[in-house]
Amino acid sequence: MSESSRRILTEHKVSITNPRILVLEALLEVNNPLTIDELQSKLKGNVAKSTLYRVLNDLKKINILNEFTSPDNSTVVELILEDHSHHHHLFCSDCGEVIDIELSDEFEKMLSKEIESIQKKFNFEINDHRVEMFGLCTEECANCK
Amino acid sequence: MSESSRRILTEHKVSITNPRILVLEALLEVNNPLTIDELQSKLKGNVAKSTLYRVLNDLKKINILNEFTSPDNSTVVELILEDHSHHHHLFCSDCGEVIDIELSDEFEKMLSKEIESIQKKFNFEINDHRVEMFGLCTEECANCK
DNA sequence: CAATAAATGAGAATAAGTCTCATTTATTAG
DNA sequence: CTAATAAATGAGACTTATTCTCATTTATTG
Repeated sequence: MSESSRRILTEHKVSITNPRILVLEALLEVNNPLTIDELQSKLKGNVAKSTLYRVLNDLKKINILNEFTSPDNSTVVELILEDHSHHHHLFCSDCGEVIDIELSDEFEKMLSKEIESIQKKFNFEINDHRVEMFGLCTEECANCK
Repeated sequence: MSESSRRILTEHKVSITNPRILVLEALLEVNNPLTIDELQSKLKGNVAKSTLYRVLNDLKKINILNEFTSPDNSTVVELILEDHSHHHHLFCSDCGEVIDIELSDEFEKMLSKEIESIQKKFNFEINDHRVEMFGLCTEECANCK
């Protein structure tokens, strides 16, 4: 685990420090996006608050961290790993869970076409997009009972 | 202008007050989404900060206000008017502008199908969705020069 | 291994948004 | 139309997420 973290840091030419390793390990350990709160509890006070935010900003700068806001306005982060394919997010408005979802290739192709046409229409250079779905997780969610 | 605002408030059975009218007018006057800052400057200090946030929450409660977060983490609001059809958003990462975009019916239909299938797969009740595009507005943007 | 540069921790500072409470404004019953 | 009641407002205190500062520690490099 520590090995992958070190490798990631080396590959991106940033110095290898303990807080960075700890944060990366925490993010690697789960395969779902995490809120800052969840991340902080996983770190059990081993990384100062200021450092945590700095490390997250560092990871964003080297483009391996995706940050977004959930419908209840908490900040959510997830690593962008090469082997983790293009995906979108599904949010539960009740328990706040965030789930990675993949949509069909057919759909993604069509979306690319839409993006093309919007690009032309507004004279934009579009470099990213998101599809988000909001709802309520029924039954199986322990938090929502 | 004040007339539409009053009508909206009456229709939704909330009392007609000056701050509510002023906020509605400001939002009606533009046809694009506004950041809180932009909204505040349009209001020129005629509505207290606490009241502004309260009014926005009131409008959310009666379901005529859409609130979301731009890539630079500012809160953006826009009125949901009956005559304003289903749309999505395009963000400029440089100047922060937010533009309403409409995607093809064909695309929206396909998206509904994707939503159906995600709903089943994760046992969710999905009640809302968003498509967001991020990029840079080229040329014609005064702010981005 | 020493010198230098970069990163960290602790807590202060900032800023968006909420809350409190005394005052003002809207609504309604008569 | 007016009085009584309920609801909304303004001002500023408060909260909380994030950033900043600066003295100290850690990593890198020669």
